[in-house]
Amino acid sequence: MIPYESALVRKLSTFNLLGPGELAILAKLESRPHRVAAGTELVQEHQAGHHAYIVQQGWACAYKLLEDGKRQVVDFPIAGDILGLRSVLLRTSDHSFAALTNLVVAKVSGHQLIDSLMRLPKLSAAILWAASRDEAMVVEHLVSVGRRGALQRLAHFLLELGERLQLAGLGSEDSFACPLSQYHLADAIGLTAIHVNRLLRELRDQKLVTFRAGVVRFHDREGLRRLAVWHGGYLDAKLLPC
Amino acid sequence: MIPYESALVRKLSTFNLLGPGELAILAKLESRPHRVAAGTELVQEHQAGHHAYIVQQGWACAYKLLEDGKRQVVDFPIAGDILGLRSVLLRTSDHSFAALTNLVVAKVSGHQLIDSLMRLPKLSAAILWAASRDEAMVVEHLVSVGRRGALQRLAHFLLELGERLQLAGLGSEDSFACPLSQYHLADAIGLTAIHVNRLLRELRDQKLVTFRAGVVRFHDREGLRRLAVWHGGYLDAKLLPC
DNA sequence: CGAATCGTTGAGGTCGCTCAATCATAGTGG
DNA sequence: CCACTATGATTGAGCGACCTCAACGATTCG
Repeated sequence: MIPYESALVRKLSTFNLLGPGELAILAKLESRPHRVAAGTELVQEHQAGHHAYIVQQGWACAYKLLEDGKRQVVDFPIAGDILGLRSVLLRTSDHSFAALTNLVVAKVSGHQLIDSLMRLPKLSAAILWAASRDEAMVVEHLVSVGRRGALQRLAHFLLELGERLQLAGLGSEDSFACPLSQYHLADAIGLTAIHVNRLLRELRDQKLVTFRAGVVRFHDREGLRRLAVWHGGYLDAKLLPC
Repeated sequence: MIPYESALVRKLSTFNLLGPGELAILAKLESRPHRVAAGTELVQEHQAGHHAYIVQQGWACAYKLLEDGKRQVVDFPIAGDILGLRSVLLRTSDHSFAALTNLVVAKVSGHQLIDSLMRLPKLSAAILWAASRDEAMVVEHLVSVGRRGALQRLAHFLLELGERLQLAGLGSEDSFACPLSQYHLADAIGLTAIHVNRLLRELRDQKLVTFRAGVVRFHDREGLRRLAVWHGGYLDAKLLPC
């Protein structure tokens, strides 16, 4: 069996905060991978959050359901992301998590996690950095949904996704594999799947991106950036040197 | 001079994580209050984030401006909130902060803050908890803007604000002082000020809330909760006991 | 082959926006 | 004290972006 190259470690290594102690703990936390079938719910809203999950492979979906059946997707966690960190810190989960594809995750108990953080302040800082990055993404989504037009919003979303995947080593300069349906996209950017369909067609007609058969392909990333008025930088921000 | 009763300490004291060491550091961080005049910009977007600010008195506004002049408000920080924590952790600020009213803040350098966190893991945990609570609020806003109708959205926003202020000791069961204009409300919930005006009238006509002369008054908080389909709990969530 | 899921397209409706006034209040300088 | 200005609240009329409802086609899977 090939030893797992931790995507989380890779992500957190962006800055040299991880010493041997931190690496050892992370390795221990990630040592027992679980397989989760696509479609499984990992955490339900309002459930007591006794566990977090480190994603090692596959795509997940963090979302909130409303009483009338509407859904808002908050994030699509991928390899290297931590699911349910907030559920552990606050006592109950404020939203649900499902496996979007087949998933490999490491299950971490809340106590174990908090324990590790208390013991290793540098790990704490690294995790706080990761959480801040996540929050920056949520803020960006809020701006999108609140103040950007539909087409711009979709363009922005696809760019962000591409950027994230590329940083995680899961996408190239001009394309990436994407298991999302148009319903997923719609629930992420606050639109109807039907409308998303028309917008994707528009982007295709403008020869900017295509999304077909599970592959997003950028044909004119620069033009797409112009359309989305893209200001990257919130994804690969470094930690303040200390 | 009356010694300042720290709102931040009050907030973080919800759980018994703060020992004498943590309290001493916090007192030191907050020992030099600055006055900031209403309207002043504290941090500009894309500015290098070398400082954070602990709000001791007054209201601030965290927002993001778009190229076409649109604005999305992310949060209205009040006493006990930390401004620009993310700007310090990531290296640059992903949005701007302005003083909405006259403000009293403690200015904390990034290094000083990170230093304190490294030295006191329990403080780290407490701050991480506070950051998680903030993120939960942003997520709730995202859900609102993405998937709730305008009236429900406004109702939800007013309820949340009331709850927050009450927890901070700045509001009563049935009213609170609120320096926000209808433009602020609009930019917070992703609507037009004009439309917000009509919605406020609607809420007034339904005898649920009034917002007049800087005071929000709940006339039927229960009814308002029903309208907003309010599920509180993300504001006063406790930390997982450890 | 039937069932389920997802994508695609059309027609019509509506929620919230845009544009354009009017009014109230407070502050400012002459 | 009175223009004069600036900010915020309020209301009306018309419009358009996005939604709803309703099909139908394509693909996958048991």
